Amino acid sequence: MAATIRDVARASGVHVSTVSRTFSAPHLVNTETRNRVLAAAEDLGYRPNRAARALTTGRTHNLGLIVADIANPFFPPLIKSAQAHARERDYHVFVADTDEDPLVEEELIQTLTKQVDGVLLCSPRLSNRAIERLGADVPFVVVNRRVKGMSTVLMDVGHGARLAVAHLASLGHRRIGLVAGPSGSWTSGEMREAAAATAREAGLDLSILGPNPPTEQGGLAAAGDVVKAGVTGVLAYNDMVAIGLIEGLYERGLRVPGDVSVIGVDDIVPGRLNRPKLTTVAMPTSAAGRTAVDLLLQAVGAKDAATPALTTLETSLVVRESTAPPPSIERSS
Amino acid sequence: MAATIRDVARASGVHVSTVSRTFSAPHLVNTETRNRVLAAAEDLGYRPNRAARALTTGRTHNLGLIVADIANPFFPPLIKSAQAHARERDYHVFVADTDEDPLVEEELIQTLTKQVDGVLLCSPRLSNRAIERLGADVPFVVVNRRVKGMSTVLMDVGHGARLAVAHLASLGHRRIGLVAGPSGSWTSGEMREAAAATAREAGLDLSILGPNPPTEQGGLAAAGDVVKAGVTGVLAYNDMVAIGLIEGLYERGLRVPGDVSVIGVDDIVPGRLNRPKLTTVAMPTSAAGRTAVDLLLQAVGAKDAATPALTTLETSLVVRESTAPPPSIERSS
DNA sequence: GACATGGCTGCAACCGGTTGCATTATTGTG
DNA sequence: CACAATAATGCAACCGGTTGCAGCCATGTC
Repeated sequence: MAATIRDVARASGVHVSTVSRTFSAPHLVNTETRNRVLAAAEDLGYRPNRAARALTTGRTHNLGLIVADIANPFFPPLIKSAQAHARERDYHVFVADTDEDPLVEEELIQTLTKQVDGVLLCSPRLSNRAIERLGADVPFVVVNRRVKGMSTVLMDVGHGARLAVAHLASLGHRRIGLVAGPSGSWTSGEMREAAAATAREAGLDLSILGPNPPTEQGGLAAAGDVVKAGVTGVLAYNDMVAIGLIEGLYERGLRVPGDVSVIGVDDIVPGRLNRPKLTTVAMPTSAAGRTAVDLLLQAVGAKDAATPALTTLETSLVVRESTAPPPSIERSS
Repeated sequence: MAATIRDVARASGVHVSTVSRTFSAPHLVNTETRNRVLAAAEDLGYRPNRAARALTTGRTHNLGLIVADIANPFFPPLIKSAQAHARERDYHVFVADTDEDPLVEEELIQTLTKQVDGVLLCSPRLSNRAIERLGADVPFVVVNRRVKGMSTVLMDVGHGARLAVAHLASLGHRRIGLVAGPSGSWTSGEMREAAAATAREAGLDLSILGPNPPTEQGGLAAAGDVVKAGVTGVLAYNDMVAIGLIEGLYERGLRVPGDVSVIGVDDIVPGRLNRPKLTTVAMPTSAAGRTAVDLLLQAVGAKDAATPALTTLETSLVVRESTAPPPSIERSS
């Protein structure tokens, strides 16, 4: 079917090894010979078979990228930047979706491992133990999770949370709430800690509400807690929760930002149609993709196990329409 | 490093071919021997190397899925269903993003071709000629485009357009507009034809507005045309255009659906926060993913070039809040 | 003129599996 | 009991490349 290296060798009257070298070590072959080989290859439409090459070299020039859910708008920018960045370095990225299922995740890792030089694990659902075990064969880089002995890319959501709380404080809010995420989430823990510290410094009253599922439903269900807590400013675990929360507040007759200000995290809400447009903590997802690829290729290139690197990326606050001064600003004390 | 078939053979005291058969043709090996081999394999953590297997069998058990833009919310459901469906059939899917660039698309196809048994091409940007040429080595299935000699999955957007126009007519609209997409788009042509036919049958006045880029910007820019045409009901090329259009109408002081009704296509707008929630033509993207995988595996299984199949999937109208009766219903004639 | 040097190419083993064929042991049949 | 059929396993070639080693030739050097 497709032309092989032997077809090219026959057509150009040289040994297969010469053809091989023409592509993988051109400087070792005479210019004239090389041109003859290249002409024959061109003629036959020959393209080296990367899989076969990988058998002997141990380098597939492929990377694996595993995400929990492609449909989550948080991931596509990361995927795109990782892919583009890898392409520039002559690597290809295979994306796989685990559908939030740890078993699928494990199976995908095992399958991918044999066909790639390294794996990028984004927001894994697997236990750290399992990840460490699976990472024995091939370099891993983990995004949004700390795993012992592995290179990691984190986004400093704590910093974003501090900015968000400070923003609420500067608008005059004194009683604020944090609609927390799932209890096991690293991100949620960071947010909680950062929000607590900032609230203390600014002399604010902070209520932790949750844990909640990281979905619109979760936000909708948390609306009651927010009302009960009597807060005027809220930081939600992520944008989906924020959206659900706003909807829930509407149902209870409260307006955003008139009665309650709401801040989300991720900056994933597209479109101009949203009312109000969401104030949110933007995550550097594109940068995370690039950085993760850099770290991974670095580990791939190293002969022995490289020392794991930790990169933390900054976040920022994007102020839009869902935050405003509280209904009546009372001068405290 | 990782255990190979020879390690397992040594550990269990049999020949490599017996180990190979234990995994690829278990009925050919004695139960007792098989158990011994499996135990040794388990012990060593052996997993067959799919790439090596592919070298002799010619079957990688991988499929390639190429999309123009993962970040376009239209694609993820398709990707997810294709992936899940393939998994059930012991195939894995590698997703690649061309970033809307035909050159990247071509390069990706060439790279993937050697590592997969078949390629799923979604909304390709390459010319039909190029696709036909590249499809010589490995089976292709094309989604959202007709390519001679290749299996195809289409979504019947014409049907959806008819439903949309009929819906506007039943609400009492007499002057309606179609905000068309890019001039080269197959989908846009289908919509135009269907809308024209339905309008004629229902005695409506139809204005074709465009072509426009398939983006929010495109919709925003088209708002002027809509006002000028004096229509009260509009079918937009897709949801992004519809969103931009609504925004543009707002800027001109018109309300949706009070003054103008707007219908989108794709049903990709998430979240409950949109005001108004968009009436839209829902596309069977999940079904398309499944169908495409079925078609592809069928072609992969066939020894000789299978006769290309064409599958057309139905669309449906989802009525939400962006459509209503026109400002003043005049009984015609 | 003998010999070392370097450039280029061929040879053959190897990567990790699969598979047609040969070999041996076992069982069934008349 | 002889012979055929069947089951289980080993042997070795092969898939499409890569690579260490050896051989050849043309130079350069003394």
